[in-house]
Amino acid sequence: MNRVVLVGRLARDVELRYTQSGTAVGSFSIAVNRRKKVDGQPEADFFNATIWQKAAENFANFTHKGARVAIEGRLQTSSYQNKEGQNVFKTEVIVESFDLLETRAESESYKQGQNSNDPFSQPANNPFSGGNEMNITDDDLPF
Amino acid sequence: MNRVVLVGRLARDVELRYTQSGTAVGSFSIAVNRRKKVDGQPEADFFNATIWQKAAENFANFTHKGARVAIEGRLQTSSYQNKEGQNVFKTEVIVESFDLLETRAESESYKQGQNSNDPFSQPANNPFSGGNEMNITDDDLPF
Amino acid sequence: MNRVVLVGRLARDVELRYTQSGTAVGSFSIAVNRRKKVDGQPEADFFNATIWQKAAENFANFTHKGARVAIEGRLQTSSYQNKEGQNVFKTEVIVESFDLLETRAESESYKQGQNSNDPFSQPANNPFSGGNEMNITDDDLPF
Amino acid sequence: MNRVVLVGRLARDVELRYTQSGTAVGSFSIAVNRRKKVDGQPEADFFNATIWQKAAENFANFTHKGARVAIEGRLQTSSYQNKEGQNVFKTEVIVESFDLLETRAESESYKQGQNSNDPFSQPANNPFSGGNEMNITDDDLPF
DNA sequence: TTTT
DNA sequence: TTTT
Repeated sequence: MNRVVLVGRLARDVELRYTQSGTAVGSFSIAVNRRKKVDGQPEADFFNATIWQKAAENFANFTHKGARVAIEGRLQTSSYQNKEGQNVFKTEVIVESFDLLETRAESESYKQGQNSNDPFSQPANNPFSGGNEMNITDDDLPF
Repeated sequence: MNRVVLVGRLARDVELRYTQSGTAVGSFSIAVNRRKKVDGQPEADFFNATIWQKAAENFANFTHKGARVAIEGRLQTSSYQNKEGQNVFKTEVIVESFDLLETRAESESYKQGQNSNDPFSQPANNPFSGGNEMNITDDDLPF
Repeated sequence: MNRVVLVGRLARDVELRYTQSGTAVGSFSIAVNRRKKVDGQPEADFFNATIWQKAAENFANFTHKGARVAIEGRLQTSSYQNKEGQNVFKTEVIVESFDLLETRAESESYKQGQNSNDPFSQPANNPFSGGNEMNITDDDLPF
Repeated sequence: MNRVVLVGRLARDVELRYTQSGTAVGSFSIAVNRRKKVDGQPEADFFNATIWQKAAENFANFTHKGARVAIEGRLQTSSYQNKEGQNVFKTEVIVESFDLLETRAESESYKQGQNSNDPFSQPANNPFSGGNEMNITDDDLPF
């Protein structure tokens, strides 16, 4: 049993790449605010996450830096060699389903900010907004 | 181990009551959208939830029907006799922490709708907005 | 977002049935102990759960009343008419993955108790023991 | 919202230390088996976890390398400088409640192995066994 | 290396 | 209607 649920905001846009065999992989970082301290300024934890396949493309398309999302999946550790040849361990979330938590109004105002010289831009027709989940069938994931 | 996380919208305003000993109890219903069917209209599950103590008062104050929230807690079953004298079982979520997922803009526009004949109404100074969690210490809960 | 994780013991054996179209459906009840009260006797909550397809058959085969399991899935509500014609609401867990938490020793001693007049009975070769998860691809579930 | 649930086995004994102000801190590593590959050998992810206060002492006392446990809590990141002066990021689980999943038989046989030359050793009277949860009130945690 |  |  290995389950994680996070609700937060994207610390940057999703980075979408493709494996040699053509599988989509999205990488992103999510900022999750800690419980507010009475005295203190808001603090956040930042977590790395990976999303695969069609879901990766959907997530990348309907999301942006700063957008609020809920993600669900499992924790995974891996190690790699850094440039100094040392073993570095990393922990990340493998996303299995997500929820976009932006209202249409928010997304549109974001798009206008991004794209303000195009008065004809239309809001994306986002099938995942409104709290509907997008699910990943991960039996055919490459790991 | 008994853990539940739900993200959805309040199906109605929180009902706030007090026990004989003065403990606050909030009752509410949360609508959680199911994963969207390709062909179908959005469908939701509705769950009953209970929140206790100071958190109940905060939750009731900074929330309203339709507001998007994330809640976390544990499942609990109980049974009672209905008017026909039959045993009825119910399952509910005992909320241990929550996250308000409304932007300030949304809350304000909601308040204006509610209260449109008061041009001087001020937006509530909501310490739980922005994704900061409110936590309940449940060692002293009455159950 | 709709996620539940429970660790407990089966309150009874899994009831395995098949839909008209041949899909396996398992129904069971899981007892989850509440946090121990300093003064009190152990108390439990009992939850109904449903598991589908091949996973239902595996779960039914490698599990028994009293066996400790971890289950993970989502909450679902539905309503039906009882014999008196009243609407009854029920909440259950739709299981998406599980973990068997019995050691081999426990399962074997259970089987011996069940089957004590068969000196040749062999322990089942259980691919899900040892904390390995069985996952359900639920895109093709009938709901 | 930041929630993690893991079920696995302790990769080593809990390391119990005390802060300058006398607060107990337990550090441990938990091995969580991945979903079994049809063809493959069992593989696990290893996660670092921290537990605080009285719960840390209880956890350390009633647990041992190899013991099966369920833990629940939140993810936390931090960074520190390594000897080479580089920033290293780490992710760990801050445990908020746990469940011991060893049967009494297992714990006793473990103790006998550890302590086989003491014929008078008694099984620990473990208030957390049997799936009863130990909870941490974390409002007074030092972070 | 970070979000509102 | 319930498990150890």
